[in-house]
Amino acid sequence: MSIKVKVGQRIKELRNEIGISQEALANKAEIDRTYVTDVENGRRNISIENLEKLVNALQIPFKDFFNAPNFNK
Amino acid sequence: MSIKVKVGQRIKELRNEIGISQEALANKAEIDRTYVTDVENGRRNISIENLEKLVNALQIPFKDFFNAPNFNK
DNA sequence: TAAAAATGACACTTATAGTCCGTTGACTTA
DNA sequence: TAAGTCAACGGACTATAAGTGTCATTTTTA
Repeated sequence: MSIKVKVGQRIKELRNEIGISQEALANKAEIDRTYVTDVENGRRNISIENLEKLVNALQIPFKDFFNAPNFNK
Repeated sequence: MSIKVKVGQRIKELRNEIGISQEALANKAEIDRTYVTDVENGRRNISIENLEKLVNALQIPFKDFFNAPNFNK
């Protein structure tokens, strides 16, 4: 599985835990709504700055974001 | 400090631990030497795919890459 | 102390990241 | 039957990352 897909799945997972919509997350992170859709579906090679925005909006440290089964196998 | 600078410092730190040159790391990661220089000096907003290449070349899991003082304060 | 190796700085082209506007279909609630 | 929310997707566009070349500077080693 590509890193893009792994990142997307992790974002979706965390977003669902919080219980907010893609649009709400996009607004919190100050990035485009359609871009969040693409990222979650593994279609975007996101930059570190935008990943930081999403990670912050999801209120999780980077190291915890990447501490998930997907990233360790 | 920006995420770009933090990432750059972390890469440099890990590269020095391994004891290889920027050029050797660049070759392992299959990216350009001057690009590695720019990343280490915080001048590039690196994508997740290129970061993955470097993290793999540094032989460290993502979660450990981000488990450093810089990223947690 | 000269040569070699390593790093830095930066401009440039091209590839693509990221935005904006809109549509569709599934699902929910009134 | 709407009317609303939400996710997925497309097309056109703008902003910027990727990738590379070149020269300068610093650091290392003989």
